[in-house]
Amino acid sequence: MSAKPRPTYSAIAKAAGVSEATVSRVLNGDERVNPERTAAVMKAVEDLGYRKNRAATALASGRTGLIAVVIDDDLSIFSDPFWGTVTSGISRVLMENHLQTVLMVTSVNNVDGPVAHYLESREVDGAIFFALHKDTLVRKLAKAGLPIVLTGSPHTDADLTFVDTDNFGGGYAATKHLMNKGCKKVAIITGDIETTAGHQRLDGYNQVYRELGRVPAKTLVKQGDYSYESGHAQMVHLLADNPDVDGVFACNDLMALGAIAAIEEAGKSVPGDVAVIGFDDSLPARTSRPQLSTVRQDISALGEAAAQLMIAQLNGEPVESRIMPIELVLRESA
Amino acid sequence: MSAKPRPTYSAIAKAAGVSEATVSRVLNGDERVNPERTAAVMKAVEDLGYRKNRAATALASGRTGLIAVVIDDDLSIFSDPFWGTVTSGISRVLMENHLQTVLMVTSVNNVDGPVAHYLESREVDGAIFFALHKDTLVRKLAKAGLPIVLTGSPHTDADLTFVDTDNFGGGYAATKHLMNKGCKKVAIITGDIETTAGHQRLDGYNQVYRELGRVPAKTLVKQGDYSYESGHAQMVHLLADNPDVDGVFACNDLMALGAIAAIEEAGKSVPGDVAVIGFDDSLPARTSRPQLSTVRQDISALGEAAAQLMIAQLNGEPVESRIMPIELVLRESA
DNA sequence: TATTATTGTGAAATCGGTTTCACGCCAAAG
DNA sequence: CTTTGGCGTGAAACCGATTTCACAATAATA
Repeated sequence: MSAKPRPTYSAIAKAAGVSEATVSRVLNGDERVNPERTAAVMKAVEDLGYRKNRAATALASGRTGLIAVVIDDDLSIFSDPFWGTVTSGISRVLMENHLQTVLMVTSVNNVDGPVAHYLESREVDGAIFFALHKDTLVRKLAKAGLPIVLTGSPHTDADLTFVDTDNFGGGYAATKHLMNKGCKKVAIITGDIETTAGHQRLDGYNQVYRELGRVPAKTLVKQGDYSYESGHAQMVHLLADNPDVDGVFACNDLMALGAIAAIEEAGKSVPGDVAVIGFDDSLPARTSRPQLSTVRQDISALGEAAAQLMIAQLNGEPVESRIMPIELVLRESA
Repeated sequence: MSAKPRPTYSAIAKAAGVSEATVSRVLNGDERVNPERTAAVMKAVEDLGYRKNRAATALASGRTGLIAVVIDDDLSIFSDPFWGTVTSGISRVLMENHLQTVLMVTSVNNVDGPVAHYLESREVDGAIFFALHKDTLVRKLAKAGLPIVLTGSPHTDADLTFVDTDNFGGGYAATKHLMNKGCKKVAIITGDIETTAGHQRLDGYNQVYRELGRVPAKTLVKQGDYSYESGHAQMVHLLADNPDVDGVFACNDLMALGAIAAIEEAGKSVPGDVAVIGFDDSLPARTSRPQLSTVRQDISALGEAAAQLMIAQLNGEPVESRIMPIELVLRESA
């Protein structure tokens, strides 16, 4: 009935007739161990059902096998499946590489908070941050040598490694489609302009106008905050300023839905009178009526890419930030 | 420029003029240390900016300070913000108690997979599982002495600790409301009946009929799978079997939206001809038109409760499973 | 053949805390 | 006045791996 203690290096060494040092070498893939001994160790490991003790490994090697995923609790984790999907992609890839994901949901801005301390004390081997407003802490940590990957472009030009959706391309594609479809007056309801993602989508929109040698009227650019309500409100303003607006690119699906509600309340039809395109291809985009045309990003892939960049950094390989492609999904609204 | 090494017990002991053993006692709240020495140690800790090394602590004490949150990748993590919210609640509470959340997204059914091994090797102090179909692994781990909390009721009567939404109460409240509103023929579109949550909601529905001395016709009970599409499809069947159905309780919002679409396609109105109630109070419930009446659960609180139960277990306190209350949110659809 | 590299291996130190154990001290009990 | 008991304390063992270092044995060089 006595729970037999888990085997340790000592047991393996004894069983295989080698020293603990050799066991360590074998288990860490040191090439220059005699093949026979290697085999003996492997067999002993197999027979005894040996597994390394993470804590001991961590203490001796300094590597914890943990990667932090830090999510700003400002983010609408609560209503947005986006982050869950990214995280899930990250976790899958890390796991395949024998790393675990430590989730931290907190206020990231605090350069001196518990998260900062936790990360500084090297209780993790690296950290993946989700889009943030201020990257002071991140830059501090990076300077201290902690491997870091951002999801979402950093504000500053600091050479931080990041993965991001092609926001510019998405804004461009959506706007271009509306133009191609014959819209004369295409408006935009932006998200939080403070974020680079928000800015880049706007840039994409502007670029289409630029290529046509036109400049969008100031009243065609309205600033929302990614909420349904703001989409609705800005659309009301839009219709007031421009009764003849016939296309709207909303910087996320939620605002697009809000906008559609406002348009229909104004007695107009979508896409008959006004065509609307959103961004994200979130669930409501598919279930709403009319079904929403939108810009899809492969969110899982975003997370996977982030994890891969982290792993590359840990291996000391050169890393290059990645921009993930988008895809225009056309449904009923445009 | 040399990065000064982090202080260790040795440094603290020297600075405070005590032994390392005493430092340990102070830092672990051992009462019977002379107050003066305690103060001296505290001061040294403060002065030197000391922080414990997690790996060393884990190795020596056997406690890792990590709690696993295991999510079955069958779950619709990808489209459902539910789990993200629960997780975020868990993480917050754990963090306040100096524990970290290790996220594992995998196939939980595998009793011999990497997750199983990971948990068995005690690389975490406890594990919180999200609703699962088979609890074989969980029971095995529990028997092995790993502190465990489930979110969602377990299938078997095994005395596993869990937190769950009041699914029965939710089903009851929704159905009751429809009846009170004057509906004569109230149908239900169930979720996955295999899950206890799905079953309990159905039980709540049946209970209302029972109390009225009635029994719902078999054709009023349709089985969906929580998807929009299944809600739509089952509603079509429902209308075919029962043209006079005037109330529908769909076991989640998504199916409710699918049902509403089907009803309107059939030329009927919501809630005029058929009243509809969903479950979850998810985002689309608020943004759809007509806005969906639904059963709200405090999802964050669910996660927080799970974390609290885990902490209680770790402290050796007696724990009791918890059923979290629901709230009926009435909007336009019923 | 003598000498220097090279290679594989094990003993032992190390990582940074926790915990056991024995000792010295002082108050209560005999 | 001695004995027993309890309490605070430090020395040292311990947790389970990794890594340095020294030392053979072998191969390469002169």
